[in-house]
Amino acid sequence: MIKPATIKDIARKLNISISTVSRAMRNAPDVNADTKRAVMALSEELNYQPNKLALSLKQKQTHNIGVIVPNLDYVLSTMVKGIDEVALEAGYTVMVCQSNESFGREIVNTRRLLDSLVDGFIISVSSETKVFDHFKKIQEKQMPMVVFDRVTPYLKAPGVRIDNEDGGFQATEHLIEQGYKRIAILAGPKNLGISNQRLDGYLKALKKYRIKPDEDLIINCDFNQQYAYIATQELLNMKKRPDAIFTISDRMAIGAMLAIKEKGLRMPQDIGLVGFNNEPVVSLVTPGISSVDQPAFELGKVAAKLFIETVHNNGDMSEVEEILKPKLIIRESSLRIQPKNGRIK
Amino acid sequence: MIKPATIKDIARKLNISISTVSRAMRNAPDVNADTKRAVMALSEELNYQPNKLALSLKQKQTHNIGVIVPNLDYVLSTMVKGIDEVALEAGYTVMVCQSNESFGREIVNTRRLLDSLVDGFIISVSSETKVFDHFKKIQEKQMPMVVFDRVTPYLKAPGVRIDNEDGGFQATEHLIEQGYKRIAILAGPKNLGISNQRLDGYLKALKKYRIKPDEDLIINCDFNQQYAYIATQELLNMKKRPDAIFTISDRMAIGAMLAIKEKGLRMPQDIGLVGFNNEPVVSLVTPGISSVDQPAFELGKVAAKLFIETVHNNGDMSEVEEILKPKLIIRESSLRIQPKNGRIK
DNA sequence: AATGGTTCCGGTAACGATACCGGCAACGCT
DNA sequence: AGCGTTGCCGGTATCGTTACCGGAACCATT
Repeated sequence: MIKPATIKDIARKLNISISTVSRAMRNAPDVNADTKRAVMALSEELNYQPNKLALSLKQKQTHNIGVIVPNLDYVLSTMVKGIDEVALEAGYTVMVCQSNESFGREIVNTRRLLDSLVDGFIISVSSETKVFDHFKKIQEKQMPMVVFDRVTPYLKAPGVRIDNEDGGFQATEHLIEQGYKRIAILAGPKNLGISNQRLDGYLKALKKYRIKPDEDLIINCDFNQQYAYIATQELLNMKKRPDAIFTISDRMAIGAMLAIKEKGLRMPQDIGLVGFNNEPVVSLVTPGISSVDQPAFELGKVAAKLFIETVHNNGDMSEVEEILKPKLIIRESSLRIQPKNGRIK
Repeated sequence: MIKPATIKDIARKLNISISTVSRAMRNAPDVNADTKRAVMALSEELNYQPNKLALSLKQKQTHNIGVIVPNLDYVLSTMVKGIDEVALEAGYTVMVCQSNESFGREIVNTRRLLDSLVDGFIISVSSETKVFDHFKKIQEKQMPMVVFDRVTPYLKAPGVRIDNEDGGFQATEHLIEQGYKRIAILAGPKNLGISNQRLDGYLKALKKYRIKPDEDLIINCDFNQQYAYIATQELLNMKKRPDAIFTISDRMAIGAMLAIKEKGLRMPQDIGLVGFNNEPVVSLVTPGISSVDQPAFELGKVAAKLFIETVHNNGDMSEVEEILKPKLIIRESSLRIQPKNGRIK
């Protein structure tokens, strides 16, 4: 590795002191214009780049943000794109680490970044995580920390998420309006806020229409296609099988769809299906799957903005929680009453 | 931000010198066992974490790898996972930057990381990139650099990619064997190696079966669904329309599929379709789309291994190019001759 | 001629860590 | 007694940068 030019080299060549070069570089007022020009010219020639490490060490900030995500699926990578957008603008570089939904990995990643590599964190917790000590360490160091998407009450930090309850409500109400009577829900892991909130929305909708919730129709299963597939098979083998399923992610909706097709049932006639996330795939399968769309890119941007506010304000922002609105997108999988005179929006 | 404990604090409290603490910390041989224990105990108590910045500054390496990717779609994020796996094992932390297929963004990201944030790069170039000066800067600094997936001859660096030509060949030969006569190809942007290589494979297969390539059936279009959709519409409106399409990515295959369905054509009877990447989505649509699978995770791992070799060997590895084999996965979209007595594997 | 205000610049400490050199005991050996 | 060896430790320079203090040179004012 070739040695890059430093401020010292410039000083030596111009026969001036290091401090003067440093000042000239930062365009400080108390430097002679000629000197400034000479410094600039030479630094250009030597292709001088200030050493970020030395800078960070000196002023105790790195201008890096650590972003910890459980994976990089469609939704999260869109959110990360949003974070990136705003962060770059504000002069931050983001370091993305995926924990692969693994608790251990999450800890390792956090610890690594914590070692003076970043100024703070933007976090979406892994589905496996039930203990938050590694994140609390961040707070002990009084580093800025923002949570997004998967927000948890166990972490007192500013956050941004979508209105999951509303999303769950929209999905469920829509199914009810379509005349479905026995609506099952594939909720995610119990320890995840987004699971419970979407479940709450489901329950709220049932309540509004005076439908008594049936315990057997509420399934907590892992956040993936395979589990959803199996869970759906079990649902469909029940004596009184459900006539609609709401899954709290599209991955799970796909799993459910496969089980439904295998069973020879038709959507939406025999059974209705609504997913969550509105990933591109749901519009490509047949029938298209209704899904609750969330403003992922926007959410990422808000997360980064919150982070930057936290840095600047430095006041306690832990009470701040921004909530964005999701919106149900209706497709064939759940539409059995053709809309007339605008009853279905 | 609370001030973390440093080596100095420990030295002061124990009334010994900084150097001794430093040695004790690194478990050097010439430190008294008692002293060592005392240091360890106190560092535990103070929750001492060595400052990575200071370390990096001193020994001129960061143990970070900059990973530059055009996006984080299914394939690339799988590859990144592979990189992560190996890098973590070897004590490196990866910094992922997505360029969003934008040339300018790629430059900004590279420059940022270049400022002493990383020890080297693992790169997949953006589809927009036609000039490689920003990457050459990396080489001028004699930093390790590995290219992966999207390898380009303009960059003399060790790399790993799949055998794109073979992939293109497999796809095309399969279509020919299925009796398709006019096979079109949606190739990607002309400046991208993977486009041309897959195109070469296509041409090679045609040649093997003595089919004269038709210029009108070779379309260079951008790497996305929308362009592929439009290009396919045009193809299908030709007087002598093709009876099969090979797209060099699944995104494009989806675009093509939409155009085909809209036109009312049936797959595989009226028209055959083969994509590339074997993303999960292709098995979910109806009909399932045949696609060339690539070992993405493995490829990421190899990229990281190459990087680490480059660091250690320090010899010129620019001639090294690992090539992994892709494998066509056949689905309904291209299968109109039912396999019998094993003719189709 | 002494004073004061600018303008410009240099020296030095500091950030947190390591590497190198050298020094002081204690010990064993001739 | 004198010597070298060994075990253990401290001092200091260094990485590249900035912050702070102080000082020289110059001009203008009283």
